[in-house]
Amino acid sequence: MPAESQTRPPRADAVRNRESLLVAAREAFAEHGMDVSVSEIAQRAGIGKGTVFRHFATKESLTAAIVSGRLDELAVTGRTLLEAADPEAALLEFMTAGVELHVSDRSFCQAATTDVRRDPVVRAAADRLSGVAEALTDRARRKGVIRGDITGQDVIRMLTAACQAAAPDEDVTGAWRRYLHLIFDGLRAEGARPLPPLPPTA
Amino acid sequence: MPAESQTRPPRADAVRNRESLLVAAREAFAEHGMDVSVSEIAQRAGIGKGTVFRHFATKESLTAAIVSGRLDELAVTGRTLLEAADPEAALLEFMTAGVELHVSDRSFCQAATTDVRRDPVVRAAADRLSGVAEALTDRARRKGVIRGDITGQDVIRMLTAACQAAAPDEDVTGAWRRYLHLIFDGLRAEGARPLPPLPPTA
DNA sequence: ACACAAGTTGACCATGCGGTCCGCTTATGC
DNA sequence: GCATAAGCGGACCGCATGGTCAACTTGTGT
Repeated sequence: MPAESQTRPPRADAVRNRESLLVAAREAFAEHGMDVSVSEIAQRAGIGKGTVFRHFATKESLTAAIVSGRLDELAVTGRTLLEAADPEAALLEFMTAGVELHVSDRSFCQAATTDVRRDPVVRAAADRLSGVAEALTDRARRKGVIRGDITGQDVIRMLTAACQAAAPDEDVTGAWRRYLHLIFDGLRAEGARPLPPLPPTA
Repeated sequence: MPAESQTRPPRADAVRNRESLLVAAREAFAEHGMDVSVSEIAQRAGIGKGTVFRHFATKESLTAAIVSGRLDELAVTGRTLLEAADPEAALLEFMTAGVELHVSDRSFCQAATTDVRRDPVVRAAADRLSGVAEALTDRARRKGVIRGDITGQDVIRMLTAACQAAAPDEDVTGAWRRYLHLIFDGLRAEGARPLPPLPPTA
């Protein structure tokens, strides 16, 4: 059998542990931000600290895995939204989902300020997401409802902007909807004013 | 002399040291974010670590002092902008100054995500700033150039939003101007759509 | 049933942090 | 000048963290 896999498949309990670890990490990060200790995550997952480092050589790579996972989640919902009938509504819904993600996950807000984004894994996920955003924007733009000088990158940026405005503090009241709408209005074609062009390097 | 100050005035060198400390802290925070060590700041200021803690009992209070200082800077420029002829331009310029502040200071971006904002000193400065923003917004709104349902709080929020969008990474190219304009367009009266109301608690 | 490798674990280590303390220096008032 | 207390500094402490390791457990193929 020439096409045989060289390495044995991972043990069953290892797979289980990995899963609990990922779940625990996702929860812990969401609740307390990216600076929860590895020990705490391990405890939460019901496994030893050593096991964590067996699955992820470093804490950085763990966080990278979680963050990139979140990005991919959003990319997936974005991709399904590409099938939606109304491009404008779809774009708004996409952005809404993005902000919701940020609001429900403290670590995700911090991620924007941190070096995690340098990580190749995260970079890749971000690029995938960018592609989806670009497609969604394209559709809306083609329909003329969105100003012509807006890129997918812009949409992503404005999305993170909206959730920043959403007051990451005790405000669970959903004030972010207000700001998202405000920003979304700025994206609309009607009443648009010319935008300063992006500097050459970008 | 009944109105005499109870405590002796601080020593001259103490004043000097305090000043270097503040300058060093401001620079260090701006460059490396809020997690620079106290020792590093002390070294940078050319004083001992103990001296830092003499002036500020805790690191938290140091950061609070710096952050509130920055907020006050912005409040000052805002106040002078109140005298400007064109309310719209004034508002835009105010927001521009705010974003510029964020972009030039890594710690300031992080501050939005952290607990520093709970600190009473910071709270007070933020309130002062809020007042100025409210006044500036009022003027612009009264002239009808800004949509009617916008508050000063909104302006502040959108300001921090803009600088979040400004890609706090290596991007020194000033792409944030683009996003600020985009957001500012969303604040304009023309083409505005009704905003979802703020939840009751806010 | 067995042997063995894959996997687990928690004690352990090095490091870096915020914060303390006490002996020393120095500005200040007379 | 001198006495005095305000100010200074850096060795030091306790603590938490990311990461390692060697002894032990357990799933798996035969």
